[in-house]
Amino acid sequence: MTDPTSLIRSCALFRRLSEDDTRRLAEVSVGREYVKGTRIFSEGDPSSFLYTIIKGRVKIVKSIPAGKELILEILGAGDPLGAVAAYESRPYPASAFALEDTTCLVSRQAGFLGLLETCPTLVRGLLVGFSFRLIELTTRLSELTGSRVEARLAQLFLKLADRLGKPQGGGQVRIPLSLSRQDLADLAGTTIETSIRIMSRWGKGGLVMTEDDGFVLRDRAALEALVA
Amino acid sequence: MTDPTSLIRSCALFRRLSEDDTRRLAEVSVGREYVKGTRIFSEGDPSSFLYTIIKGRVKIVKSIPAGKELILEILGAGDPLGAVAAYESRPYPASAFALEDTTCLVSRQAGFLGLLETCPTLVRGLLVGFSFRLIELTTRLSELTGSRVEARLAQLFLKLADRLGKPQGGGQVRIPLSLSRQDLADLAGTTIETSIRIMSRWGKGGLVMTEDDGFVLRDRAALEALVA
DNA sequence: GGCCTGGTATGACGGCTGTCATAAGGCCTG
DNA sequence: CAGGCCTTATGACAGCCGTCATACCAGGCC
Repeated sequence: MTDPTSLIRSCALFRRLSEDDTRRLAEVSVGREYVKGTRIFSEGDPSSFLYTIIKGRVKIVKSIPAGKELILEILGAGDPLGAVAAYESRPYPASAFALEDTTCLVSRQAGFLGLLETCPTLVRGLLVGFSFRLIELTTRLSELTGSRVEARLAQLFLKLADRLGKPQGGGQVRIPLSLSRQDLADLAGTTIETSIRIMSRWGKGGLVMTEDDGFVLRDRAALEALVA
Repeated sequence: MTDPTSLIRSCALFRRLSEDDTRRLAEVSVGREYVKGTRIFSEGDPSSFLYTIIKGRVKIVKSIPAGKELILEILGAGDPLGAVAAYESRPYPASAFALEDTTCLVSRQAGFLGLLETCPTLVRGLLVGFSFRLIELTTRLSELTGSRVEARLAQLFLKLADRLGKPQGGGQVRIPLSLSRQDLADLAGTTIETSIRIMSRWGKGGLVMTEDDGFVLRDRAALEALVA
């Protein structure tokens, strides 16, 4: 199942490629699998490849002063990764790690660039992806500044619930994504101690329960009240 | 001097357009001037126009909970503005205000979109601009989280010095950009009181002096030490 | 001059949160 | 089972910084 052609056909970004372009993309691409926790690329590496997530989830991490890390985004199937490689030959601005076992389509930068010249559909897809990413980062910037940590964490869980939550009955929502306390801290821009403290308090208060393979929101209204 | 055609020719993004495309762009564009302090567009407005800064400086502002504001970026001549309008019909994710008297080329979204179809040069310029903006936002995210306010402000001044500072002799650098204490607070993601306090301390310590039309960095090394 | 407005400056205070330290539990290895 | 390592948990404490209050100064207006 790491055959490039079938991976390409399964991906929304490339679905509208012509028969011919699909073949050419397959020629400059390989499928690759990453086990949970593996690094896909590192901040500062030359951007030689463009990745497209086929299956799994990936966190985009940027290191900040004092040895700390900040998770910029969590991406899933269909999202392009390291798209800066598509047009600019700059180093990756952040690192990427597999949060789960993940499959990516890995395309050589040079080949992909050539494909863009002849394929407006692909260019349009990239532009739309970029706009979307810009808007995402913009809102994330505003979420991460100013307010209290507890508000940021609450906002984070509400966003996760919207994006990949599954209703459970009784107003509960399951978030099938396993994140460590450290991951939560890196997402909210705080320390692991603070994230542990808040999650511990929420667990006792019945707001959010931590399970082996994700979280359960038991009191969405309480979280929404905390965001304010 | 608000004649579209001459404005277009003076802009790097459009310089390589063909004679024909220049004419077509001029047809869907007008030049427009904004006096210092004016709003150019507002967060949430439908993105009907794409702006290109010809002269002056613009701050991109996003409002965050509790009535506060965060300055995402400060853009200058040549930078595209509201580029989300180019491809997506989403509302602007942030507002734009003229920091100085500013001239923009204002292009209708529909017309610009049509131009993109036939003009790969323009598309390439947009993609490069998007990548650059993404990287910018990415580093800004990491700068704004975690560290102390004083470190963020120091980092901000160093970046401004790199981008538009003019050496003055004696190791001093002039930053010819007038920003209020409130602007500084919005840039650093803090309150006006804190930014006033720090600037006041820096002024007495001889690190950064505030002048009518900008700032003077008198001790760059001290600022660099603060960033850590 | 008197008054108002907007930007700048400074002090007091309280609380969130980062830092340091300690501990308990799970898992793997020897 | 002992020991090491990682994650989660909890307490103590200091300090940065947000909030509130007050004051000063310049400019515009009547």
